[in-house]
Amino acid sequence: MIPARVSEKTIRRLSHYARCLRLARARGEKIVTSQQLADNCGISSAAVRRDLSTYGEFGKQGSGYAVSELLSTIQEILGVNDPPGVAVIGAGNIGCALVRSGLEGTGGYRYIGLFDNDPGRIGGECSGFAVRPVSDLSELIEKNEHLIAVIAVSPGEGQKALDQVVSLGCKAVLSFNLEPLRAPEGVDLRYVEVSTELDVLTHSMRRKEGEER
Amino acid sequence: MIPARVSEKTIRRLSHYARCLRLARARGEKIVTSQQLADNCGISSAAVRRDLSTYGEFGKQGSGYAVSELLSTIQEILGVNDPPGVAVIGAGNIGCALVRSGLEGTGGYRYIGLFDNDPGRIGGECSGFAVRPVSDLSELIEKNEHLIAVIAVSPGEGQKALDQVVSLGCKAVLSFNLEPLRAPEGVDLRYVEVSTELDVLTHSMRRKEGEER
DNA sequence: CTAGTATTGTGATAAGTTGAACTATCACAA
DNA sequence: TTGTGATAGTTCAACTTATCACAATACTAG
Repeated sequence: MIPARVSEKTIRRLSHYARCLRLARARGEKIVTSQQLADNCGISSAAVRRDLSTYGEFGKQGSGYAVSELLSTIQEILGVNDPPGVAVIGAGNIGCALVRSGLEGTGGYRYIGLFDNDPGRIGGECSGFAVRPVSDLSELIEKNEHLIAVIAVSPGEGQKALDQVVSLGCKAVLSFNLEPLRAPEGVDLRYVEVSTELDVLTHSMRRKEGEER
Repeated sequence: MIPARVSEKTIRRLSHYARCLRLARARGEKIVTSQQLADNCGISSAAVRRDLSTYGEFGKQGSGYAVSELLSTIQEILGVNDPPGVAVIGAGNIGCALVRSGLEGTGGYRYIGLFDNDPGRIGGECSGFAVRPVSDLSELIEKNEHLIAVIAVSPGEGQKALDQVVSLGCKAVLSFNLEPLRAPEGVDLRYVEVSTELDVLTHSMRRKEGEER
């Protein structure tokens, strides 16, 4: 039932479907079609069906997919029915804003702590989270073996923060820092790249300008 | 010299190369090889060479690429030598944090304003930017014909904000909001999806756990 | 019960991406 | 000047991903 390997793109789309399904459930909808999911995600209905049929046959021909059933199936596939905790490293602008914004609508993730190495920040507080030294993460990693570290530290400090959380046993990292980081084998590292998104948007705009002539 | 169409993946990689080149330049390096760029970006050196050779021949065989020359070429390709201004819609946690963090290291982007529709927030201030009503964007769009709107408004308000900036003439939008948005043809819409990144990381962790057995 | 309609799941196909190997060119030193 | 090592640029095949079209199936109305 679970195929050997699925591309990251497919996983991302499953995450999008899950998000749409949560919204549909909140609106009280019981059934959703591949076409509706496709419209919401900006892709074709065939792509949606292909993604879902990779894992089994969840739909009913003629009507569609049962919202809550499909949602829990997708969450099962993603492994997010019991989501890992999220620790924020860096109690600066972005780190605090993330903690304050919370993780509602993400499907169960929750912040489990806010950490920093700056003595001037440790002991502070943000949205109910005390700012603790990064070394305190070790306790949390012992308790919640699996957690995700979100790195949002000062420019240039990213590698140091990454090395530290890795040495404490963290295996999954999401970096908001701009600099390219190096993680050892076995550690999953992803980036939120505002800079690159801006570049892609700019490139697209410039191309359109050129075409107009 | 400029090929008809280049995939978004290639553009993203060019953006990464540009970032690495800025760092190399800051370190005083004059020459960089495809292998070095590849190591920094986590891809193969052949991929780097193919990406660059798509647009011309910039390297010197036997030595490598001239850092500053390659950087300005890539910036030219991306169209970011004179980058568009960036307007932030939503003076909440994320919006203010973005403005406070600034855009250093991104290669010249700059924030040109902070906007909100909540009367309780308008008139406030954040890191030197007055919080202005979103309708004020129209002046800025007249002056800077091209700008990028970053949407970071309250959950559920994303579509309204998008519709408004589009009606004011904005053609490029980066949304931090979770909900799927609809943009008319001709408007470029991208997302920063923390939720999806967390899902991808979680899925990857769960798969590794499974493999261990 | 039957005909018609809507929707899924999938085989076939097209398009795109990546990887590896090869060739051409350059720098440097003897 | 010439030989050697290093690195860019190119080509082709394998692999991956996306798209299309259609058969199979279920629902619905009369």
